[in-house]
Amino acid sequence: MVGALAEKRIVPLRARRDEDKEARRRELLDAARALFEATSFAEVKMADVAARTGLAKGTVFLYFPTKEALFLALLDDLLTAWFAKLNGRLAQDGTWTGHQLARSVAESLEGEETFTRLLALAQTVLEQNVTVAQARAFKERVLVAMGTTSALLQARLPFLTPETAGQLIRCVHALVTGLRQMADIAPVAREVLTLPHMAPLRVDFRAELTAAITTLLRGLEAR
Amino acid sequence: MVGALAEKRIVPLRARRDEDKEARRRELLDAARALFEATSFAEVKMADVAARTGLAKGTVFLYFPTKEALFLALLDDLLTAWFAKLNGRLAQDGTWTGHQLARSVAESLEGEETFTRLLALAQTVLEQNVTVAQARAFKERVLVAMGTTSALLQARLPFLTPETAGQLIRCVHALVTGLRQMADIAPVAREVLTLPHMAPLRVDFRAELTAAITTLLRGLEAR
DNA sequence: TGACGCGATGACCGGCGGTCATTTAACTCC
DNA sequence: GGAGTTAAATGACCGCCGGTCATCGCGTCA
Repeated sequence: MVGALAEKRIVPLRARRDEDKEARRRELLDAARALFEATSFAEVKMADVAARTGLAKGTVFLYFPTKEALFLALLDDLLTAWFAKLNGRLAQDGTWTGHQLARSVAESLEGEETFTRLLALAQTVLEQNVTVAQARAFKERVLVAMGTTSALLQARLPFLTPETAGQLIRCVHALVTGLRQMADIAPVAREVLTLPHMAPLRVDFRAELTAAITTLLRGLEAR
Repeated sequence: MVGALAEKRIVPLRARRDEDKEARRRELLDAARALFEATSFAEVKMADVAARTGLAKGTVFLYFPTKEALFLALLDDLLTAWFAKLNGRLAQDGTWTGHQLARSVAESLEGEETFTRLLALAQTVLEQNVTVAQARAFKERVLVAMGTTSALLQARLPFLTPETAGQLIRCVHALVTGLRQMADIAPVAREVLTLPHMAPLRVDFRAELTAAITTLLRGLEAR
């Protein structure tokens, strides 16, 4: 049994070097991600994460003290990656229209469903059973990324002030969280929403987000 | 033991009449609400809900098939009450400015923290472990209330069309959900956010919501 | 007052997050 | 290359909690 798995194994069975530990950590995060993408936070079992990497359940807890810590770490990675993508888009020269910006933000979230789903869980679930240190490290990273984004936004849209840029970012965060929850629904709810007369409750994440940000920016500009 | 509790008991020990059953159901919802207000969904144990009403744990499950069903029923009540309040406010004559409306919505949510906290859990948690029938009943009620609100909004703000009114409502829903999660944080996160430099991440629910809706409406009007 | 229906009970179950004594892979030193 | 050392991995085990159900006994009515 060890033999069969050992062949597929990239990381040595015992990760002793820091480099191998880091690789093992990544394996676990990848497994958690894949399982989460197929189901939901509640449905992902720590034992499944372990099984997917060919490790024992106890081993997962050597790398992450709690289930929430594992997923918060995953969110941390995804958030960093997404901010990098967004800030890359915003780093171009010139000024934009509000609608251009809204589309750019919405497009940058394309294919980031995992990220937005986890983001929606951040405050309600993930920050519940986690050390202060980890929660702080996460928020610290958010803060830095937000600062960069705020500066870039002000460069792209001249009518933004530091205050309105901050308001805009928080607002977009709230919209992403809220709209993701409305759009990404449980199987039970999906069945209900399929009914024709339920149309007003159905939400197209991307379209709705673009429209909302566009409207918000028009409102800020018209002030 | 039965004696001591029996004195306080309003509903007879055995609820045989429909009226008594309904009263017992209310007792359970009230208990769940009180416990949720003091802690969080995860921290409320079904055994606690039972204990608070002086009943056995098994009894709770005679009234609600799952924990999620109990809380979705609670949300159902709170949502109905809040829509009634909002629609009452909107039922006045005359046209309003966008900011007046925004303030009115935000004010109607004053003291409704329990409602908004539960609303934020609706799609992620509450609709997970619930029968299709209950999920449908809930959404059906949302639909009706939303229809009324949409009509009233269009009467108050002439620049709204049926489409933009619908968009606005969904957007406000997303904002309420998202902002509530950002503002109503876990103890761990609260400790982190107390740090001075974390100020940009702190959210004042009411202020932020009012500002966002005002801006949105200005954007819709300027179109 | 006896009997019966049904609401209440709480011991019990299964599953999951999390722990820890033990095992053993991997590295070191001679 | 073999003996010794370190610490990563293991998996049986624990406690807790949502949920079940055989049993009990209250309230009702003949």
